[in-house]
Amino acid sequence: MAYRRTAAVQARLDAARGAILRAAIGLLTEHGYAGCSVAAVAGRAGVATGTVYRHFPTKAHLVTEVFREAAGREVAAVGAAIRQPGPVAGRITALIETFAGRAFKSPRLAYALLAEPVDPAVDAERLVFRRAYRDLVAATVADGVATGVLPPQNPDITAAALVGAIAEALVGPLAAGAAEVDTIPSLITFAHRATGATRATHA
Amino acid sequence: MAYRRTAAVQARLDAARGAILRAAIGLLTEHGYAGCSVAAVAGRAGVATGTVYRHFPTKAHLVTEVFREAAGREVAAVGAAIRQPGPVAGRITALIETFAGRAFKSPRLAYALLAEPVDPAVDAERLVFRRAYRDLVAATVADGVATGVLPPQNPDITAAALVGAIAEALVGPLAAGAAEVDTIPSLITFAHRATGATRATHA
DNA sequence: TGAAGTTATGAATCGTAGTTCACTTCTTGG
DNA sequence: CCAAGAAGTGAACTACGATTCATAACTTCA
Repeated sequence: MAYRRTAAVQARLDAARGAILRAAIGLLTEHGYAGCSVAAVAGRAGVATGTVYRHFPTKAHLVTEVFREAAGREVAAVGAAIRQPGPVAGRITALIETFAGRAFKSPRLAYALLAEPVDPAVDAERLVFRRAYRDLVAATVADGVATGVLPPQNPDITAAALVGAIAEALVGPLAAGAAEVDTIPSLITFAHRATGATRATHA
Repeated sequence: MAYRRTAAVQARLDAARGAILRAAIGLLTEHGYAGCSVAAVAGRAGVATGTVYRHFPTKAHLVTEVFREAAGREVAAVGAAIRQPGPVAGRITALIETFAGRAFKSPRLAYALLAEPVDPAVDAERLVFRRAYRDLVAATVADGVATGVLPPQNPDITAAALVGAIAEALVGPLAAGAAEVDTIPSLITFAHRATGATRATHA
C-alpha cells in the first residue's frame, strides 16, 4: 500500500464538502430550488460536477442535507427565542417576531423552506421541519396550560394550527414581495387570542 | 370551401376536451400530479397523446385548468357551507367541518391542492385558490366584527391565519394517512378562540 | 363521389437535468 | 523518484416526459 488518507487530505475533503453545501445553501437562498442544479452548485463551489458525486450519492441526498441545514438554523433561532424565560404570551410574541422577521430578511429561502415545489424526498424533510416548529410551539402551549395561563387544549393541534397560520399569513406577502406593515402585529394578536392568552397575561 | 365545423363535430370536440379534463382530475384525485403525465391522461381519456395537444397548448395549461376546476369545486362547497344563515361561530364550525370532511374523503386530492410540489405555473393558481378561501373566511369574520360578535381585527389576516391553520393541521394527518379523531373538534375550538367568538355565541 | 379541409394518431424528436466513467492529476510511503 | 492508489474532472451518457409532425382517417359540401 502506497497511499493512505492523511489528516491534511481529510481536511481538504471536508472543506470541499462544506463548500458544496454552502454553495447550495447560497443558491437556495438566492434563487430557490430552481437555482440548485448540480452544475450550478458545482460551479459556485469551484469544483466539477463529478466532484459533487464524490461527496453526495445523489442530488436528492445533497438537497435533503441542504434543506436540513437551512431549516435547522431557522428552528434553532426560533427555539432560542421561544425558550427565553418569561410569560407564555411574551414567548409567543417572540416566536412570531423571530419567525416572521427572519422570513422577511430572506424571503426566497423562507419560501423554499415553507412552500416551494420540490422533490418528494425533500418534501418528507419539510414535514420534519414543520414538526420541529410544532413541537417547539406545543411545548410552550403545554407549559401555559399546565401553569393555568392558557385554557385546556390539545397543544399539538394548537401548535400545528399556529405554525400553519403564521406560514400562510406570510406566504402571500412573501410571494408578492412586499409585506404589509400590519401583518406581524396582527398575527401576534391572533396568536394570543388563539391560544387563549388573556390580555392580563401580556407585557 | 368544402368543410365547415358543424354542431355535431363541435359537440364531439367539446366531449373530448371534457373527457381529457375529467381523466386528468381523476388521476390527480387518485395519484396526485405524479400520475398526471400527458400519456397517462390521454390513455385514461381514450385518446392519443397528440390529441391532448389539440385541446391544450401545453401541459401547464391543462394542469392549470385541472387545478382550477378541482379547486373551484372545493371552494364552492366550502362557500355554500359558510354562507348558511346563522351565527358567525356556527358558520365557522361549518367551514371547518366541510373543509376537513372533504379533505379526509379525498386525501390525495386535498394534498395535491394544498401542498404537493408542482409546476410553478400551477403554484400561482394555488395562491388564487387559497385567496378564495381567505376571502370567504374574511367576509364572515368581517361580518362578525361589524355586528359586534367578534372583537375588532384585520379580517384578511385572521382569515389567512385560519386557512393556514386548517391546512397545516390537516397536511400532517393527510400525509400520514390516518387522522386523529380529535383533529376536527380541536380545530373548531381553536378557530372560535382565534376569531374571538365567545362561548355565548356558539350553538 | 371527390376535392378541400380538419381532426386524430403515436412514433420520433427534443430538452433538460442527473449521473457515470475513462482519464488526468495528485498524494503517499518505500 | 516511483509504483499504488485516491481524488478530481467534465464530456458523454441516460432517463424521462413533454412536444412535434408526417401520416391516416374522417367530414363537409358542391
